Amino acid sequence: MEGVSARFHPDKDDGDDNGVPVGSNPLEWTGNVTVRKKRKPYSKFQTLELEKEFLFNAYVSKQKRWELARNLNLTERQVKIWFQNRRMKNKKNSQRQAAQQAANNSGSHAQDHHHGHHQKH
Amino acid sequence: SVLVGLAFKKMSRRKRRNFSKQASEILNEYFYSHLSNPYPSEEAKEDLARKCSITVSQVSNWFGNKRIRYKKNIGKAQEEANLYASKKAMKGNE
DNA sequence: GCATGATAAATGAC
DNA sequence: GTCATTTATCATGC
Repeated sequence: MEGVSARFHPDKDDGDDNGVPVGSNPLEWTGNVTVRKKRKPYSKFQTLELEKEFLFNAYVSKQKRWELARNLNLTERQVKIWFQNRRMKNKKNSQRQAAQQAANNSGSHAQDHHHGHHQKH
Repeated sequence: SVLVGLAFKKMSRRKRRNFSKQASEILNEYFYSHLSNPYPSEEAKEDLARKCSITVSQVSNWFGNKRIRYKKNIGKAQEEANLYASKKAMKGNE
């Protein structure tokens, strides 16, 4: 049941203005609680299977989505959203790497860092 | 056409370092001086990030955490923080 | 022991 | 579809 309708738009009033003229609302943004499902972390198995599929292709077909949802006891909506969030995560990581490399090239360089983090599965 | 970010995945170590005292000061000042609409624009985020010596993502994280944690406290020591920054927020007036 | 920053599910705007 | 966000959870600092 996610048919609960609610809306909020933080008002893109940017810049530095904020006077909020006339009898404006004090803390309007605080009162806007959309009824949403409680965030429930996925199991290791669920995450691993999703990641495995993500390696093949970042975009999952309807058919695949249905299969994954069934095998992992998730809704198709959850699978869809998982891939969306995963693409965003991937993009963010890519940008972070690029930023760090750029910092190494035009920055004050020198010294390479050793992370030396070993990982065991 | 070109893909890059797809060969690594072992970086997830969630390390965390507290922001500098002055960085938190800057962020809090902005937050409480825009309490009616604590949603900085992308431009404002970049500006804050520059002043605080952090990334825009970190600024977004900070405001996200600040908003939700402020809501959960309305009617507490938050009021006191409100007063504190409200005064400082006053641009060169009087 | 909580405060705090970052990340993982989930929603909504566009 | 992307993407800013809300919310809970996680990991760490002190």
